[in-house]
Amino acid sequence: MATGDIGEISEIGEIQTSDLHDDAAARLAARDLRYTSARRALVDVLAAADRPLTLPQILAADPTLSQSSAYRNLGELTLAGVVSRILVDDGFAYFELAEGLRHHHHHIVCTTCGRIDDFTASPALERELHRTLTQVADGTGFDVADHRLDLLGTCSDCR
Amino acid sequence: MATGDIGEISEIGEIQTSDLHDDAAARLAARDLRYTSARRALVDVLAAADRPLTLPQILAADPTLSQSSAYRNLGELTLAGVVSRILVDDGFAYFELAEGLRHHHHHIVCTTCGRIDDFTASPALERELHRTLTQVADGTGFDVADHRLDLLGTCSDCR
DNA sequence: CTCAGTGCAAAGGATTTGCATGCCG
DNA sequence: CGGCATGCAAATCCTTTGCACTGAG
Repeated sequence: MATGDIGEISEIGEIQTSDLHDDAAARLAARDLRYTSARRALVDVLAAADRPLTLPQILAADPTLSQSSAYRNLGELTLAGVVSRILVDDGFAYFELAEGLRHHHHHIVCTTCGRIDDFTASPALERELHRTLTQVADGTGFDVADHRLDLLGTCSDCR
Repeated sequence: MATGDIGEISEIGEIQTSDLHDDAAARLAARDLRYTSARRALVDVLAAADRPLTLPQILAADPTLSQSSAYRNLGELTLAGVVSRILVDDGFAYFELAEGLRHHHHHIVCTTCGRIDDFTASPALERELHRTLTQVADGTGFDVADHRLDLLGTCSDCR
């Protein structure tokens, strides 16, 4: 890693916008993909949002984007580890910046309107979670790479 | 609850097949829905499986079922709280018996082939999980009804 | 009889893909 | 120049829906 001290940044837990783009570019470059303006625009939209977005929401936030390219680029960004795709039961895929480009968090999903908010779990829970992860990984033959913890309920608007 | 001692059974953590069907029928009846042979067949297929199934898998397990009715019935069964729908990133919805008709468990998902296995979390984790649930519910204005904890990784076949 | 349930076929809709063009390296 | 990237339009494919028929109560 000759380009700089990226490792230190993750310890701070907050990522500057410039570093965000540097990091995104690096993850793409690792797969021989370019960090084009369209892809940068996607990252900007997701970085500005405080919650995961559907493709229509992304297009609304930046109308210069085209649907098929946005889908295609979100796919590339997902493979490159810049973006994560989240599914809820409303027919849409939701997109957010991937782990490492954003602080670690979980989701609270409104099962009525599909709205997704972020929340942070207590250190105690994360600790217990991690213990379980490794435990289960040992027992199942699965190579556990990640976990997701969602709370399902009804948001204040839908109550 | 005049029909019997269902409450005691859940403490054992194992549900007898007859009680499963009784319970399913009761949950449907509460919504003025019949427990028809097609719906019973769906429950049988899901009860026999040790993992969530896609609709094609369900139809393969019982070829007498028709696709549209199966989808429609799984929808009714989901609304009635007999079945749960799970989404992973492979384009298919997965179905399993709902909480209460099955022991409490979580999922470990293979992000390569979509395969889903069940696993049980430690009491310590569940306790911590529950503490977080109520905590977050207080802080967000969400009415938290449920949680889902998935581990994501690669199964032994795809490694 | 009545009305929920069934199954075929057709529609729906988010996402993907073919293909010709544009543009960065 | 060469190949990735773009965007339009058409195709895909899981899922839902319209509709006429069947069967349980």
